[in-house]
Amino acid sequence: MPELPEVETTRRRIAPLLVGRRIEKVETTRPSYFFLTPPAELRRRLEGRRVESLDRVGKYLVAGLEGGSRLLLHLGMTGQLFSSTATSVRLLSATVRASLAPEEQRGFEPDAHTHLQLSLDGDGPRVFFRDVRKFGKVQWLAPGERNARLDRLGTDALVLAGADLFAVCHGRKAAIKGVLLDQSVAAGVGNIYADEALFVAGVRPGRAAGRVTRRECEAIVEGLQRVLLRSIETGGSSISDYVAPDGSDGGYQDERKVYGRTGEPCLVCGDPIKRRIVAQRSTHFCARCQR
DNA sequence: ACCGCACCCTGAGCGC
DNA sequence: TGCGCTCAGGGTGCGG
Repeated sequence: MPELPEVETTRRRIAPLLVGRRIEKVETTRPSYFFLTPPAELRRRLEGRRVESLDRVGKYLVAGLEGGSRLLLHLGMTGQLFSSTATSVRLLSATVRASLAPEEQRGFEPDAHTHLQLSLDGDGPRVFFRDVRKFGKVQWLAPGERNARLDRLGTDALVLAGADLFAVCHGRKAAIKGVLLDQSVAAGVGNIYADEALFVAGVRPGRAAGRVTRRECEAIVEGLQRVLLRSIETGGSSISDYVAPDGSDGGYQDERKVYGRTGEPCLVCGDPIKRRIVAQRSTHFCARCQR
């Protein structure tokens, strides 16, 4: 699931293919929940425009276009933004994978889940946006147009201060994990890194936010930023669907301490990692190391 | 103001 | 073999 490190890795590696290029052709799938801007309008708005910049805002990618308009992209749960030259088994369904010999699994062909195909000027590859579950989003914004989704976002998780988290937690009965997942508090945090940060800080995910001390909030933010930065260094986590724009896997899944390690020994104390639902999300923690 | 929950979507995995 | 069920969860919006 793409969170801040996966989105940042995607941004860094797809930017060279997009920035400075003119979008010559846009191909889409049929109108759906995925398209906040209808496909026909999207094609009309994008074709002929040059991409001037690509920024990350929380888990959103924002492409600045010639003339001041913007293209908003969100990878949702299963979104994949990649080069047309990328190959990865993660870009194929299990059925398709099984029907192909390994040597045939090269050269991605756009399928029914490839909702956006951008052809650019120059001789570079095309850029594909594929999303099986369509929780991802694409939206075109007119010059100067405000966007509620972006406006709602809080401080980027990489620059959040412990004191700010502590202030937000005051008096709240909801689980601390839920507060971390709230994009209006710390933009970019998702399920994996919330669990990892709380483990590093030694705080139980289900504890009421109002009962987390200032010192613990500082430890959570410090741990969160260490984990996020390390994940960016290793190219993000490839657990189910995430692939980098060149088709390569990330490396952080090998450094996880708790997420998805249910029943395996805690790397600090050896007790089995527990799994509970907290804040409506699957949550992993060590009951001995986290209080 | 805050909180829990339903919903959007599809594929994998599992039990029968 | 195949059907039906459950689960995965980012984000939005609603009701209490």
